[in-house]
Amino acid sequence: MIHLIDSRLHHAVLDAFEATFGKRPKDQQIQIQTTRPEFEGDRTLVVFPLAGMAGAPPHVAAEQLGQVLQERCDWIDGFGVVKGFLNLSLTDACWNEALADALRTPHWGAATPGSRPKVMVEYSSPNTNKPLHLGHLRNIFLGYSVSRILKAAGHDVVKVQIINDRGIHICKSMVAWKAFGQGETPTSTGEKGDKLVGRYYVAFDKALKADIAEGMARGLDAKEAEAASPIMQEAREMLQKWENGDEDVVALWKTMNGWVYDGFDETYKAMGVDFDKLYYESDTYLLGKSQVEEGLKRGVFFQKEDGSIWVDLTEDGLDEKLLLRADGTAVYMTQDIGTAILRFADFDNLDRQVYTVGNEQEYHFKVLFLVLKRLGFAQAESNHHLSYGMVELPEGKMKSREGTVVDADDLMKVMRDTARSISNDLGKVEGFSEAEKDDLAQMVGHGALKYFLLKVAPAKSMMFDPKSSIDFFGNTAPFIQFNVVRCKSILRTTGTQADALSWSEMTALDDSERQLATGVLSFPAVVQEAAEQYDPSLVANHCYDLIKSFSSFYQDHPIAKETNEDIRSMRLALSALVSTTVSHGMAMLGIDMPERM
RNA sequence: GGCCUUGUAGCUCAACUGGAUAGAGCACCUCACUACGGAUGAGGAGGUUUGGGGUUCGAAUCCCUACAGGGUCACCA
Repeated sequence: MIHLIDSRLHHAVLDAFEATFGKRPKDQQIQIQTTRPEFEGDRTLVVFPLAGMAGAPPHVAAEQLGQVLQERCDWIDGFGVVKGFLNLSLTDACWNEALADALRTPHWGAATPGSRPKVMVEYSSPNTNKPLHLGHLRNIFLGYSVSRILKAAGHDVVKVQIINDRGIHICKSMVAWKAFGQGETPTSTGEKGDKLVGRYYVAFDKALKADIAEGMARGLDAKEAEAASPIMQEAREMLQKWENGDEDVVALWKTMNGWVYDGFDETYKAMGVDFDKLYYESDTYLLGKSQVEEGLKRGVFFQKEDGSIWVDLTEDGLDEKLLLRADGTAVYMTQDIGTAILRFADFDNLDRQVYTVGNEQEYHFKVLFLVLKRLGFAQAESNHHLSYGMVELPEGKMKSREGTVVDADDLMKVMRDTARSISNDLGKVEGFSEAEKDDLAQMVGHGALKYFLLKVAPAKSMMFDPKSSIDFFGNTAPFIQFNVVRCKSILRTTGTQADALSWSEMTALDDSERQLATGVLSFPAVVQEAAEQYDPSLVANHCYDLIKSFSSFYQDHPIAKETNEDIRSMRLALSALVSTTVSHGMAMLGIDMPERM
């Protein structure tokens, strides 16, 4: 779908068909696509779906339609028929008009803000017992990017995160810190808070393993040995104290979580992402409990003899699912019910919530949405689980206990350092201040990383080979950035004001110029599609295709040096459009474009 | 075992949701070259789209089936 032209063409085809064959096709039957380069023409109408209604073989109907369209539309100056494909050539005036319109449009690619309903996007959902890793990076970049795409598509967007700050796993690092920490703090060690706490989580695991080994040596099986482990018992006791509001435990919990939040903030800042509002499970699980009990009273849920509360989803093809334990304590689902309801209460007119969570939780979200619906939240129908595949390493899944995690901070640093040394080697940063070099290394290095993670369709699991995955050449952010910089450089040196450019309507566009125009003009439709599919990879790949065309165009088309004034203006306009289109697209991926590199 | 999901060039990914001769990048081999910024461009080679059936004007895409990976079916989160 290219802006202005295709909608115009769509209607022209409907009218021409009706005039020729006496019937009006449905919108669905009109398929317009870009003409393949090996054929003459710009836009192609696929006539096969219309042949039946026309009562003629596809190539005959195509021929007739072509004739009529050419007669009726002064902006179509030729056509060709290949089998059931009608290839239409558009006039230069038609292209120039569409380009001029795009040039006048502010925020090219974005729909009117607020023209679509308000949506909430959740991403990140970290635990407060360990640092962020590569999997979180995919999650966070994906959620952040989707929120920007939704915004560009005209939605109001609220970005939130849920923080998993309670439960036995949190107590583990607290117990270990008390046992082995000797009062260490991030200030005393100079360590990032999340890293410090994570270290004690690992220490707990190590101590637990030792206890289990010792227990098994006494003849217990693995489960019994874990139950008998002294350090495990401590953790359980601490959880009980926490739930009972024990002052010391709560104080320690606040302190250690505070360290982690400081660490996370640093990482989020480096990533270039932010949130509008934070939710904590410690704040929402009680609401979840009361909602479940309420649901039980209303007969939506049922209770077993032991007192546990369940929902029966067999009608929906699922199983019975536990919502509250017999002892009245909350499970994962309880919390999520509470969180969801709280959010609907916090933001009235919220059309839906989008949860960016790994695909291993698909079943969980199916259940959650059904439960919400039964509780009477109609919005839950349009809720969406933005599910994404695992990031796999060559040696398999990441496992924190086996030390095969790729740490988020470390990876970002490697990316910055690599970008920096490449810039240095190429002699690109002479005359840059240290601060400018840092900025550039961050834009390029982090850009490469974000692009790498976002160019793959979310549903797919992806391979990350630390040794060779991340590249700075080819289909990468640095390649895109480089070409945008080149583009900007031309506009800068010519002093071009894009909105002041004018050239003749009759200026002829050659094949590569039309290709650029097509890429620019189809961008708004790509953004809409990406929003509907929650898929940033569509935007990423579109930006790459467009900039690649530009790079090729640049090679053998003079722009600033062109002597024909009309052609020069048209090429400058195209360059400006490519530059802003790609910059907008990349911004939707959270990737910045430098001025020089 | 039930359900979900994936399988495309040596590797990492596309393919406008059923359209024309399945496209890119990396790696490999040619060629262009003091370029309006070479972090470049042009070309070559590389495919029975996991196998087998089916649906139709037309299938990587839809259906059936077999095979292979991943996930899930927790009073973990």
